[in-house]
Amino acid sequence: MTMRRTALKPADAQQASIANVAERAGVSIATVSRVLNGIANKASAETVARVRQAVAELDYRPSSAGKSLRQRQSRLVAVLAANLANPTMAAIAASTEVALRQQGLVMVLCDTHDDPKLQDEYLREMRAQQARAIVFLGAVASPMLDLMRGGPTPLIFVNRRDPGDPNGDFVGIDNVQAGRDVATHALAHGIRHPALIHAPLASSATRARVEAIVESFAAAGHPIPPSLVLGPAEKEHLAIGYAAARLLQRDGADYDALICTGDLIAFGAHRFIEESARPVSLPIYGFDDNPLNDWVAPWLSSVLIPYGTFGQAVAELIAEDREGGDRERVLPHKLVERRRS
Amino acid sequence: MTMRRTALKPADAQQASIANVAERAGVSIATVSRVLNGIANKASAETVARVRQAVAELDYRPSSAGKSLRQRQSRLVAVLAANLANPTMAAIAASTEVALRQQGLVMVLCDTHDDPKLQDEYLREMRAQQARAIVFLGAVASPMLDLMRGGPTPLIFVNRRDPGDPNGDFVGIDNVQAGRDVATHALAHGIRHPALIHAPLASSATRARVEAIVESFAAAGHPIPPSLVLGPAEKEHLAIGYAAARLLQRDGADYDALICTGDLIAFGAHRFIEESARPVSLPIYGFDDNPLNDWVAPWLSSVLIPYGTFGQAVAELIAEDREGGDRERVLPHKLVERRRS
DNA sequence: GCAGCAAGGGTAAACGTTTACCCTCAACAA
DNA sequence: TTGTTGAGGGTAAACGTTTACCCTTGCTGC
Repeated sequence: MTMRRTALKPADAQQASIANVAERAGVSIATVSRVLNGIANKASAETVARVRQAVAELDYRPSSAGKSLRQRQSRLVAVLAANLANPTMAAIAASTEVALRQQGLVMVLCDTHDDPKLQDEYLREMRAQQARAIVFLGAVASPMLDLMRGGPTPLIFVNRRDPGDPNGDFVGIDNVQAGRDVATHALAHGIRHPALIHAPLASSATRARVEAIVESFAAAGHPIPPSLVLGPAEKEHLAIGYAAARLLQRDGADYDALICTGDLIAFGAHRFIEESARPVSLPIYGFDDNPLNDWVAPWLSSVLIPYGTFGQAVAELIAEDREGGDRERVLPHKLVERRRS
Repeated sequence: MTMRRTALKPADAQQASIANVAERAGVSIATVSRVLNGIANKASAETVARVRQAVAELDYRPSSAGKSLRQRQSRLVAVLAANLANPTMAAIAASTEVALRQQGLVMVLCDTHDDPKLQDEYLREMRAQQARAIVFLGAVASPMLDLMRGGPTPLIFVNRRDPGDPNGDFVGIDNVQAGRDVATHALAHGIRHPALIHAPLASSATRARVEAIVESFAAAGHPIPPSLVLGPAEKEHLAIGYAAARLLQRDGADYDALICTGDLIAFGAHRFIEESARPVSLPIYGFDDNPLNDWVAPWLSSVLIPYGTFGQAVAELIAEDREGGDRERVLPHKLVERRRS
């Protein structure tokens, strides 16, 4: 426990710094930095070799703090999810993390609970962290968001578009087409008056799906009566589905299928039906197609959204030198049919 | 686009620095720092007020980079999860994030895929980030882990204990007691020869559960024959359950209940049974009791693990001045009975 | 009258990087 | 000979904090 720390000594259990590497390689700090950052024409092959060896021997890694301070930018990418308990968000987060890592970036995951206050709190924190980019998994309108839009930090919106600017960077599927696909499939299978259960229409994705479905049925000559379009004001998707199914039963509604704007909503509705005195068996449609569906919901036809590839798209948008704004990555979807039970 | 940047000017769209605050409040940088860090007896009430006002006006937040560099420690807490797609891990991560935030810490979530190489990669990265602590959601043995154990960074193991040191900091339930609870409940309900499906025994949690169940049945005079204890070498819990159920059918095994060491395993087994020609209805037990169970698995009795409170426990361990190692937080569990269908 | 102390606050070093700028040397052209 | 150029590499400033150390002032106790 003696007080030895002579500035350039190899450092006991400490993490090696660039100075240690420089000393060991017999060059200046600047040279080490240049070698590590691949600045050409600034070091002979021999010097490069010496530096690399010193780095390996000391198991050196540049300090993030030092780097961030100097370049006024960190390697952190914030992912602000509206609800981490939602398996969909978790899936996107997981794929994003992998893709970011390949670029040497680090994902910071936050749960905004769809709360503007909390979202702002995180945005402030991430500004203090000098985050490289901010990814929204279900953004909500908020003052800080307005303030940061147009700022230097790239803002990327996944699934749900920027509530304040429909042209912001976006990764997701073509929700209008997906809605049409579901309607087309249902119509082709003889469905004529489905009930439509949707999440809050604040989300651009939900809105697009609902509109496309309603319009498709109307265009086919089978308009969906407003009484069959439900969006109970519950907080969770599961509860929304459950409540809607109960409403339908209470009103003695007549419908020949259930179309839900999300799988979890479908789970909720299905649960109510199963619990009811005389469970009926009718086609149920959802969106997302969580991997768990094959195991727990073989009764659910769902639009498969390739969440596993979302991360790659997000990472690409971050890496690009975003020349002229307005970028979007529209990924392919596919309706997966399941109808046993 | 003129090149104005006179060191202390209010900074255009830039984030305000402590120097800006000091200038605005008419005090030195040191004073601002002391006020913000609550150092007593170093500023008059009036000065404190002026500083706070300047902070508010500039919407100032200390730069994480500057802080980290100076104090050789960041506010990042790494959470290394074995598998983010597992809803259980996601639930723990979500609660941890909330608890950490209350302490002004930031969670960094990583997915190690149960791979020692990847876990080491993350450990290295987090050392470079000077992480405040590292939380393992399912740790696996690895060289870097051995190296960091005993180092200055607190290592906290959740659910699964440190594979290299059973006395490391731990948050989880009493798995032995949980296993006994399941066995007791099953025995009390007339179950005499259950099949036991388990995940890889590398996990201390799984091992404890399996042993407790086997011993309990043996003690009750109804030993479980080895042929009814299965642990197929699949990668995913779902696949393990599915494969095990198939094995049982193939061998024409005789069992009156299914006990699985995880809910997802139960999902897999249940799926196989449902798909089979003549689905049988028999009690199924699991562990975890994911919130989704109420909605998608009303047939599953499961040990409810209070994942929502895990985060708080983790945060407490991090905050504590861990005087004398060997700390653990054993949280209460409860068997939730479901047996419709 | 003065030593001692506490309150209040400023100065400057240090943390680990990156990079603008400078220097030297050799090669080469005029 | 004298410039010019390019490679190779060192010096030092700057990024935003925290904190050890110093200084001044007013008060207390003797």
